[in-house]
Order: sequence, then structure tokens, then C-alpha cells
Amino acid sequence: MSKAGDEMTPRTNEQNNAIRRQRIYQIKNIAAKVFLEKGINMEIGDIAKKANLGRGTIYHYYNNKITLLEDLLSEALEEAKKNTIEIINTNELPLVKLEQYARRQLKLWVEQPFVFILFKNYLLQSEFIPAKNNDEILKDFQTYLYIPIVKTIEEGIHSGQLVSVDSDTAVKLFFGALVGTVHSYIKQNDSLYLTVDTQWIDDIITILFKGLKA
Amino acid sequence: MSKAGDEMTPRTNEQNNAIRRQRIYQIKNIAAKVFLEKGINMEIGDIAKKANLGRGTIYHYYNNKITLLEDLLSEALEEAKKNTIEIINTNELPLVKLEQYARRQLKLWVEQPFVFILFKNYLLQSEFIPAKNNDEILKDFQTYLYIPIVKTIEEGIHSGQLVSVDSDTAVKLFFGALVGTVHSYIKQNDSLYLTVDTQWIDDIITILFKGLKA
Amino acid sequence: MSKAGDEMTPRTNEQNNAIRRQRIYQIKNIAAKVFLEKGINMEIGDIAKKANLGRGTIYHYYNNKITLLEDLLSEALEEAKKNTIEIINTNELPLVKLEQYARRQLKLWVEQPFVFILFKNYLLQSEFIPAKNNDEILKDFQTYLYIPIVKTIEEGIHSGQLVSVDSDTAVKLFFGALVGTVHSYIKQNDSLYLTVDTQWIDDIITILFKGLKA
Amino acid sequence: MSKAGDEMTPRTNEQNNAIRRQRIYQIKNIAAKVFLEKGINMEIGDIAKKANLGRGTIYHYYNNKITLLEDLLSEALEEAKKNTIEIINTNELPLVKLEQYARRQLKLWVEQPFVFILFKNYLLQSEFIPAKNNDEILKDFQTYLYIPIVKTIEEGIHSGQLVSVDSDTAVKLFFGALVGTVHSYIKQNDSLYLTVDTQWIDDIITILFKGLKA
DNA sequence: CATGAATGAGGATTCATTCAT
DNA sequence: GATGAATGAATCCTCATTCAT
Repeated sequence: MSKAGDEMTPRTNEQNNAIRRQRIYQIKNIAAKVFLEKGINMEIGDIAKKANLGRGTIYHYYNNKITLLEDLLSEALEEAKKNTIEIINTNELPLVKLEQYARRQLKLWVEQPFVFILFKNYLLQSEFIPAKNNDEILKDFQTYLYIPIVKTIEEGIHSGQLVSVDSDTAVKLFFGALVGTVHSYIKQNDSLYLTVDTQWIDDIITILFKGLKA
Repeated sequence: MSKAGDEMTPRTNEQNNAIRRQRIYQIKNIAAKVFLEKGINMEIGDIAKKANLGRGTIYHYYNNKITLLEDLLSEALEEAKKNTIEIINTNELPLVKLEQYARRQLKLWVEQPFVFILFKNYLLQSEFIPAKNNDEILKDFQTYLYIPIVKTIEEGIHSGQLVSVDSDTAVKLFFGALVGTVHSYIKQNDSLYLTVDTQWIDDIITILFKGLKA
Repeated sequence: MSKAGDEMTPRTNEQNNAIRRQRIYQIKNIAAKVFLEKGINMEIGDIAKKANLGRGTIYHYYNNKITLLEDLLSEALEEAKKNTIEIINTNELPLVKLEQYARRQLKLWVEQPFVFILFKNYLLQSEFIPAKNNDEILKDFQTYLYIPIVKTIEEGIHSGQLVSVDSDTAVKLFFGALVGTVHSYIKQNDSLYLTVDTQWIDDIITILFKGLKA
Repeated sequence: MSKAGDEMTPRTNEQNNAIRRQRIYQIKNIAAKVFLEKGINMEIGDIAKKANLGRGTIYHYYNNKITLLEDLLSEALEEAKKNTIEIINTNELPLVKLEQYARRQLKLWVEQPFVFILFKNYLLQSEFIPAKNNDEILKDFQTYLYIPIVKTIEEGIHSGQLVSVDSDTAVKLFFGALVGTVHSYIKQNDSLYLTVDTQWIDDIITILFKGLKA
């Protein structure tokens, strides 16, 4: 109705891009939290409300719920990949690598819960995420995040550094303990990821590796 | 028509009760499986189809989805309570009790997955189950299943048998590792609970307790 | 299962008929009460429970809910018809006939609530009863119960005995007042129709006819 | 695309509110009509179809059927309360008050049928409306709509203006006649509330009060 | 870019009715 | 004759998604 618009300068491309980036960041972060609470039953309306946006606005940035989740998982994959590669591709002994990896992983999960979502969902397969590229993500998860650890654990076992058990069992315990334990530590501090007390991380690692060592 | 003489009753009460018992048993079992797969998104239709029954039949026995879940959880609670009491109320040393408990728990979970559901949901708070008596179950869970273990772990720490860490951390690791690890072992064997290979259980327990011991 | 039946004499036809009659009477009476409470939303289960019968038993006597209602309404129609004819077909003056009719009607309704149902539903048309012969009953209602009163009221007006108003209005008030008022008096005494205090009936009639008289 | 300048808001709040107000008004009105026809068996689909809206739209404004009914009844209560207070709280003689009240009430019922619904349902208890605040409405109905009339009628009787009968009987007749009679006059004119012929109202009042006067 | 009104597919639930015993 | 287990059509209701503004 209003023909107003004396400020005919509509908005520069750059300004728009900035808004866009900021909105996507915001949405993704909130979505991660909501997903953590409600899983696949996360509602677009929940996100919109928490973000103080209209439901339509979410759809302005994401075609649908699945796309949003895919984006979330993809980014988590990248983040975790970086972390994994960095540590696993060193020349340390398997045991050292695993310990460093575990410690870093726990920190990462607590600081960026959406990365935790990735692990929780593909390890605990709590629920099937009907993402179109779900298989692709799963494959990448296997390739870049899971197999490297499996390999390292196998190395550890064969080299006699780790307990001599079926490697499959060891892997399941390794990831299971991490994911299962961390869960309780997430969701509590609503955004104060910075001031996290990390004593528990050290304790978890200590105990877990005492058990795993040969 | 009927040759049954003057038996006015078409089916005896006992016959009906038998049918009921059998149906409820069947429904509960199938529901547990479906829940394990789809969580709270379990559909009545899924259960009906798997049971080869009409949707209405499920409703003949349960007022609604929630009631069915409540029944599932209540029974799981009883089952787990039995297990917990039996072991925790002995005169063994804390460490021994915990180890026995863990071993029995794992077996129970694999054999009766819906007991696992109970733990998974109240420990990991995976998904909010909108049970009317949710609070009651949660309270019972705390009282009869959680606290006793917490106490035992505390005893273990104070008596110097277990590693000297914050007891809260130890508890979280203890349960987290069990729940996180077992997850992978459930859902696979679709009904062959009998021929379960239990080597992995021993391995898990061994490693976990090696880590936890002082 | 039981081949028992030493009493090979199954049951005489007469015995069966007696049972049949008794059951139908019982069902109809209870159905009337339930209908009075819940209208067309009356559930077969309600009737069965109140009658201490199985749901199936109701269907043994009535093909479906509608048939049961039809039977109820038909019988009510007969009952009311008798009442109406008896009084209207006398040689009394219109006013006298109407007063006698009203008084008898009120008594009848209180004593046999299912007759009241008929009037309530076709006068207040509270809800459409999907009876197959609904139209037929409606027609009979008009012919045998409604029109005679309309005629009598018209006579009364034309003869100067009744107030000089549009006869349609007078009819509506006549029936409306009876049905509307009686409603409160039904449903209370659950079966003690015998010991009804009838003072209120006299009062209602007195007031109503004082108003209607010229 | 938009010529609206930098108006970030697609529709102003005021525009949205206007839409909401209009829709709610529309839905409520149609619901009242449908309820009048089908009672508690009113279907959301009926309303939607009559309003040329999707079923979902009704749910956009009302959480469920009950809430919609509650809103209907609450508004009716307010409307009737206004009417009652206005007339009963004057200094007129009881008889005058009652007559004015009855006349106004009849007009109100015809013009706003959902006010009639309120009276019909709480006086005749035609059908149980499972409103959550059913008790509250019932209490308000008693307090603000019923008791004042009961009191006035009692005054009238004690002061010798009204016939000397049990006041309870008088009240039942008073309301019963109004509700019972008006029923026939509603539902017919589908929206032509404006050109209502009110002769019958005068006639009803005249006759009724002739009967009630001492 | 932003939004909330509108929608309908899909899953939950009710209840009349059938039918084997 | 008597019954309650079984069923599915019909309705309620939720929520992802579209779209006009």
C-alpha cells in the first residue's frame, strides 16, 4: 500500500548478503538446540519462535525441514572431519592419537552441539533422518569419521597397546562411552559454551583409557 | 445351532481372559520393537500391521498410544527393579555389586529391549515421552534404579575401590558407557534372543571396570 | 468345548419367546433413558453396560442403533396416539379437551419418558434422527399427534374460547411450554415413576390455560 | 518485486489483526448455525465447508472443537448477562421487569441464535457439552442469568403480583415456555435477522404473563 | 527480505457393527 | 440366546508447507 520509500536506495547486495549469512547462522544454531531436545520431531514453529522470526522466514532460507537438517549435518561433518584428520593423520602412536582424539571430540561436542547430533544420530541411530542425501552423509560419516577410528583402534590392538578384544567391541565401547556419557553434559548450559568446566572430560578420558590400555 | 448344551456363555470368561492376555502380550512385544525403531513416532498402524491386526484392535486393548507406552515402561520398570534390588541388596563389596549389576543389566537389555528403552529414555532423555504418569515413572526410575547405583558408586569411591573422581562423573560414565555401547547390539537379531553371543558383554564389562577400579 | 448338556431339553419355544420379550422390554427401557441423556450420541455400549449385557446381545435383538430408535419412537407414537385420540375425539368443548389433553400428556411423559422423547425430537427437532422411516414417523406424528391439536386450538380460537392470536403462535406456545417445562422434571427420579408428586402438573396447566383462555 | 519501499513487514500487524478478527467472527457465526443444526455433532468440516475455508484454517484459530464452543458460549454469556443486568437491576416492579426481560430475551435469541444455544443447553441440558470450563460457564449461568430471574419471580410471588405457586414451578414454566416456544422460530430465516416479524413475540409474552399474573 | 494466514496430507481415535464361539 | 474380540469407516487434529502481501 504505502508508496513511501523516500529512501529509494533499497539495500546493497552486500548488505543483503550480510543479513543472509547472519540469519542462516542464527537459524542453524537454534535448530541444533531444538533438534537436540526434540529430535526429528523438531518443529519449524519451535525454531521460528525461539529465533523470534516468522515461520515463513525459516522457509525463506531453507526449502524444508530436511534441507535444514542436511545443512546442519553437513556442516557438522565438515567440522568433525577437520578434527579427525588433524589428529589421526599424525605420526603419534595409536593410543596417543585416540586419546587426543577423544579429548578433542568431547570438547567439540560440548562447544558445538550440532556436531554431537551427527554422532548421536549415526552411532545411536536413534531415529532415521529422512534426508535426501542421508545415505551420502552416512557414507561420508563412515569414510571420514568412523573408519579412521576403527583403523586406529585395530592398529592399537594389533600393536599390543590396547586390550586384546574383538576390535568391533572395542570400537563400540569407545564411541558408545563417549556419546553416552557426553549426552548428560549437553543441553544444560544454554549458550555459555565458553566457560565450560572441563574437569569431567579429563576424568572420562582417564578412566576410559585406563580400561582400554593393554 | 451350538452343540454346547445350555451353556449360555459363548466363550467362558477364562477363554476370554486367555485371549486378552495373549493379545496384550503380543501387542506389547511388537510395540517395543516398533518403538525401538521409530521412537515416539511409532504409529499404531505400524503395530497393527506387524501384528496382523486391525488398528481398532490395538485400541480395544489400549486407550491410546500413550497408555500403551506407559504400560511398556511400567513393566520395564518392574523388571529392572527386580534386577537392581536383587543385586544391590547383597553384602558384596561395591565393586563386585556394580560388576554383577552391569553384566546382568546388559543381558536384560538385550533380552528385553523395552527395558533398554526405559534406560535410554530416562538417562539420555532421548525424547520426551508424553506419558501422563511420566513424572511418576521418572521418580520411580530415580528412586529404584538410579539412586541405588549412585549410592553404590559413591561407596566404591569412598572406600577406595573405585577411581577417585567426582561421583557424578563416574555415574554418568558408568551408565553412559552401558547405554551407549549396548545400543549397537540391539535391533539386530529380530527375535533370536536365545542364541545371543555374550562374549562382547564380558569384554565390555572387563574394559569398563578396569577403567573404573582404583 | 464343553459337550456337557445332560439337560438335553434345550428350551421350549415359549421359554425363548418369554426371554425375548423380556429382553426387548429391558433394552428399550434402558435405551430410552440413555437417549434422554445423550440423544443421538447414545452408544450401544452405554445401553449394554446399564443392562448388564454384552454389546453383542443388543445386536441380537436389534439390527442396529437406528432400528432400536425406530422401535422406540414407533411405540411412543402408538402410546401417544392412544392418548390423543381418546381425548380429542370426545364431544367436550375445545378448551376442556386441550386441558385434559395437556394434563394427560404431562403425566404420560413423566411416567414413560420414551414418549417424551418423541415429542421433544419432533417438536424441538434437537437433532435429526437418521431413521430409515424417519419421514414416516414424522408424518404419523403430524397426522395423529400434531394436527389434531392444531385443529382443536383453531376451533378454540374461532369459537372465542381461546385468546385471539395467530393459531400457529398458540400452537407453538402450547407445545413449547409443555415440552420445555417438562424437561426439567424428567431424568431425575431414576425409576420411581410411580410415586410422582403431581402438584406441579396442576400448577403448570392452571397457569398455561389462564394465559390461553380468551 | 514489491513497490513498498523498505517496509520489511509484509502485512502490518494491524492488517493481520483485522484479518483475524474478521475470520474469527465469520467462524463463530457459522459455527453457531451449524451447532444449532447438529448440536454437539457439529463437524469442523461442516464449518469449514460453509465458510469456504480449509479444515486447517479453523484449527488455525481454534485449538479444537471444544475451544470453539467455549468461545461461543462465553460470548453468549456476556451478551445475555448484559441484557439481564440491564433490566433486572432497575427499580420497576417484578412483573414489569420480568415482562421486559422476556421480551428482550426472545428478541436477543432470535437475533443471536448462539445466545439461545446457551439457554437451551443449560436449561434443558439437551446435550452435555464437554467444555473444559463447562462447570465455570454453568456456574456463571446460574449466578448471572438464572438466579436473578429466580429471585425476581420469588419477589413477584411474595408481593402478590404473580400467581401463588411453588416458585420453582413458576421458574421452570417461565424459562421452559420461552425456550420451548422460541425453538420453532429459530433456524428458519437463515440470515435475514433484520426483517424479523415480531408479532409472535408480543403474543407469546401476552399469553404467558396473563397466565402468570396473580 | 519477512511474514502469518491458509491449507491438506497423514496419523490418532471413536464407535457401530460383525462374527466365531 | 449370548458374548466380547475384532474391525474399519469416519472424524478429530497436527504440522510441514505454500503464498499473497
